[in-house]
Amino acid sequence: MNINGAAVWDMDDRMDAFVTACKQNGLRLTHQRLEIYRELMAAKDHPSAEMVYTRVRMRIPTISLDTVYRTLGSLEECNIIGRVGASTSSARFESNPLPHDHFICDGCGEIRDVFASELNREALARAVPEEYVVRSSHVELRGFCPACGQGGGRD
Amino acid sequence: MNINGAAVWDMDDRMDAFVTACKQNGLRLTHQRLEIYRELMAAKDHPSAEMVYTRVRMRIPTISLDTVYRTLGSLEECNIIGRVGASTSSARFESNPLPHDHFICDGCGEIRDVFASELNREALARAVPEEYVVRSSHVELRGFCPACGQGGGRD
DNA sequence: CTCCATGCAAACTTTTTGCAGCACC
DNA sequence: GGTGCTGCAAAAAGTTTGCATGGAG
Repeated sequence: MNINGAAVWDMDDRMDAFVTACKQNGLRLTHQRLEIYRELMAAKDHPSAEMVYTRVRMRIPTISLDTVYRTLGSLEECNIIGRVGASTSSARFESNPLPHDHFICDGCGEIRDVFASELNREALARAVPEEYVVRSSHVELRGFCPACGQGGGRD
Repeated sequence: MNINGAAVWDMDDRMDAFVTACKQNGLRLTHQRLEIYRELMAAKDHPSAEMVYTRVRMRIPTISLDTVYRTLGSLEECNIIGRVGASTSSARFESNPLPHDHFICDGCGEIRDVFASELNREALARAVPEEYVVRSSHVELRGFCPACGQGGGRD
């Protein structure tokens, strides 16, 4: 049982789970790492590395931005934290300006247009509280294309 | 009627529509702009600015990368072309590593966790051909949060 | 002819990396 | 005490911007 086990925890329990998860992944429990995670856990706004840096610096004034980047990277790699959206290095363009969705192959990186929006629109609207106005939706599917197959891509 | 009018066109028709769309948006029909669009239209791989640059340079060896960036930016702004995923300047992190979805407010930029995945999984799988293996899905909803309201954000 | 778009270069932002010293295990 | 982590600095990658020239309308 790891950190992915439950939906809502109190902070202390989640810190305990974090410690366990770090140990399981061979990550040392440094002061910086603990504070970075604590700050991310307390944040409700999906902060950027820079935002985490600014906040953690209030507790550890000597921390450096590259440590924040490195730590967030390690934790993401171990699936202890997540990242909003895909981690695309550069912007990708397409001539089709109509709203549609994408399938991205984890093997070869191929991006394929798909049209899932219509299928989901009703369900999607129900996913947020009524007070929210949903204007558009974009679905990003990930998996393997026929060429890469189930085990084709290394991962 | 603009470029958004039909689903499948042949290249010449789409170029015609592109010319019309440019005129409607007050964009001049420069050699570079035409070739950039032609290349993006011919591409099936959702290329990056750099990729477009490399390809267009085969026809226009003197074109510069910043022109490609500027052109793609203009065309996107006029909704003549699209961009894969959100145009996020920096990576955003979250302590929740479980698969879930996001609602992003176009007014204030707030990112809110939502859980639409379960609702859509079956429909999503049907959105791609059978030979494709879907391993994960991420839905990005956009609209307005209660604070920003329908007309709260400018857009 | 006027003004937008281009090309060049340089700046800027975000993220990554090399290296020496320090801290965790 | 060994190894990974940190901090510093510098570099890399992606993108944007100022300015003078050139081409579209």
